[in-house]
Amino acid sequence: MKKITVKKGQVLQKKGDLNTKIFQVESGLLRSYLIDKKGKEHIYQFAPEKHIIADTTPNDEPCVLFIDCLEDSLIIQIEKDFNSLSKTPLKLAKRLRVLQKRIVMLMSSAAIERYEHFIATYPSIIQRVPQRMIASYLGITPEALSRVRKEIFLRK
Amino acid sequence: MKKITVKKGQVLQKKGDLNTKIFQVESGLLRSYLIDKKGKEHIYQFAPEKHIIADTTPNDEPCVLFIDCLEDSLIIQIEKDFNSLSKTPLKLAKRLRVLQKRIVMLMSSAAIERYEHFIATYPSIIQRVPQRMIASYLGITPEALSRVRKEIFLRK
DNA sequence: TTCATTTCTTGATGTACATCAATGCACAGG
DNA sequence: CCTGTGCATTGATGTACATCAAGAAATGAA
Repeated sequence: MKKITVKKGQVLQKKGDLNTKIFQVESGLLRSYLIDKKGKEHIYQFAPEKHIIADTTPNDEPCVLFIDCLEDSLIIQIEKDFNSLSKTPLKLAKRLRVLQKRIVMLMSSAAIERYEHFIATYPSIIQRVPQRMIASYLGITPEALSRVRKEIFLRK
Repeated sequence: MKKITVKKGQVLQKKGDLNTKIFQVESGLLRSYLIDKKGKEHIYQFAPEKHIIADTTPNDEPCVLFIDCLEDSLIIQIEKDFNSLSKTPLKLAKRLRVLQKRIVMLMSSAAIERYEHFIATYPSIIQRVPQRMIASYLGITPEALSRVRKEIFLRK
């Protein structure tokens, strides 16, 4: 467990890495993402201050997510030993809740609702990342998000 | 923490319930699912022997998932006190991995790949539930799954 | 067995979102 | 200042999957 400062753009973890860490963000903003077989990027998670971000693949298997840094950040690196994890069950429980919500959204909502849920849940992140990344997080294209936003705007 | 026997079809948890439990399946088969605003059912999880199933909503908020019983089952009911949870960090870690995989699949794969991943991961469940439930788990309609299966069959 | 119910399949059509391509815009570096 | 590079928007078209409807096959109860 150690503190690290990382610069915007810096890569903390690449797909295929072994023995990946858990990162706790003190300040700044990280993200994890995957690349599908068409070469398309899908953001799995944004992690602003106080959030944790990690790939849950076991240490001896190649991980599937990339993690990089969207703003200069200060982070704490924690070994992905799930015993040390048991010291922070609250954080874990919160992560589980976020994942459940995410799956519920992906399965049962149209793009526009997923976006509305996102802005309600992470209002601050909207100003901090380009729209194309939010689209990627939502599982849609930047064009689709642009049209969703237009529709919301017209509705008012 | 107590043992219960439940009959096929029995409902263990309804959307909106408070203070929901964690269920550990000793034998049989449970599932959790959600109903979207069009009234459509989406299976969130299958839980055969040795698996745990729960809604991760905090105890004082209405839960979002239904849980019911697909085969006569013997289950252990555990209080959703996340401290007691910390005694089973391995199970938790496994759940996190499953959820990550699920999201990765939903975001980056076409229906046919999601199905192939499902049969590779849960070969035994295929024989135990109707196809329409597998479709629901995959986030597609039964018709779409039927066509996916046809295509896989023709490819051989 | 028969009948009812549920499940699976197939076809025709609809739709949300993707893809592709072009244009406009802002900002950073020369 | 100009110029490149990344981002957002818009339009035209494509496609994966949904929806609707009908029939066939399997399942289960009497």
